Amino acid sequence: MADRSPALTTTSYALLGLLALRPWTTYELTKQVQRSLGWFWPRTERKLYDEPKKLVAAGLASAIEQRTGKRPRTVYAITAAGRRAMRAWLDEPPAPPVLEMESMVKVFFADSGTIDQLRATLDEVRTSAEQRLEQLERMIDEDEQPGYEFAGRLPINALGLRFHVDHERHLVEWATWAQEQVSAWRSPVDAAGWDWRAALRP
Amino acid sequence: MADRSPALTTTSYALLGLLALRPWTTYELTKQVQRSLGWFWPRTERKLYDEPKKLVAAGLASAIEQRTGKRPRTVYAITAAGRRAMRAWLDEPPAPPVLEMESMVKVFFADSGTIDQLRATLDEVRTSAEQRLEQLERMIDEDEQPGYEFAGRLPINALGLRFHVDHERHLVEWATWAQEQVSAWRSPVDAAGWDWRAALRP
DNA sequence: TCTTGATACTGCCCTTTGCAGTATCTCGGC
DNA sequence: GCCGAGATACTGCAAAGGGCAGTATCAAGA
Repeated sequence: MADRSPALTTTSYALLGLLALRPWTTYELTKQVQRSLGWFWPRTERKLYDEPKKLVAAGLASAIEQRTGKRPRTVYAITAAGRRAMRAWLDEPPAPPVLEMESMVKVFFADSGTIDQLRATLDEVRTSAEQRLEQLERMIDEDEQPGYEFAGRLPINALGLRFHVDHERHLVEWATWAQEQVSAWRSPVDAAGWDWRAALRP
Repeated sequence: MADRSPALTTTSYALLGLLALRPWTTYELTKQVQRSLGWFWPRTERKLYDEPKKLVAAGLASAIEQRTGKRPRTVYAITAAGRRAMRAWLDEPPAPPVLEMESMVKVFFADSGTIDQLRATLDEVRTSAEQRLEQLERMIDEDEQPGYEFAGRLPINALGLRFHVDHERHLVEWATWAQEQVSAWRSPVDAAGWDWRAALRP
């Protein structure tokens, strides 16, 4: 019978992991995903309304239909089978990390444009990373408030947060460094004697 | 008439950028993408056979059908309109970087499993990043060989390579650090008094 | 009472992935 | 000269995922 269920994806397990913390409505899930999971497993809101149905079909979650006045809502909760599935999934080898960075495509093909276009792209990398750093700082502040809902998970959270903070810092530092390097370039292909070897063997 | 062409995506421009360097067959494009572009704009081989057709339909590339004996092949080249489109695209604001990291999902939900599962996940993060670092080192060695095809692009390449090397190093360093932190934990939710605040405000 | 924003979804089209399948060509070993 | 392995050169199909628009209802404050 499990054969008839749609195949579970990483997204399924990501949501199952959230359900392991407590029951959620789909709307709450979308907000929570944006706050936490979205940093390393970004998915559109749209998808998050379909996924829990697959979990229910596979017997890993239960759905309870409620209503606020006339407006319906569905509350999902994990089942015992769901907890077992989650534990088993943690043993499977993870897929390698994937980085998708359109700004780097623009850096890589900077020789199709001007040096000013390259500088503008690097600027954007730096400022957008700075903005995300501020968001992360605010999240850390929230975690430190007394009464934080998942206090037991703070150590685990800290491991991930530390990674993401350093990741965004790396973007800022790289863009700043790259700006300095290209400051003397005459064009994207004329680095005016700049020692690219030194950049790669620091 | 351009209205009838399928909309161009970042993937379209990424391939157009490669065509701006020189003409390629689709097969060559797939190899080249794995080597360079794949680090920051990963796409499956399958897609790379469809995409150039859209470029031709939009008038940004030309296709020349050749054959090696009975086996056909298509060589794509950029057009003048293609170079203009590429230059214009460089001015458009880039999408924010996207990181997809299944291993971090497993770290984040480590409290659904055992401390040993968490340690195994962190090990995998470190060793897989080390392997990618070796790949990058080999690429740098190749770039340094005399007669490298795109010698004029070496400075630009170096900017991107530097980013990716540091990115993989960051993964190694983070995983190593995280291993040290969890070494004394009794379970994923019992950090045995570990100071998570210190990890976030270093 | 009215507006604004939060809650709670669904439909649709397109992009992208992953995998299987189908050929042909080249080169080296025997 | 024959054979097999690996490189070259694609296509078809189903399912995952993204982006956007559209449809309601509810809660709180002016």
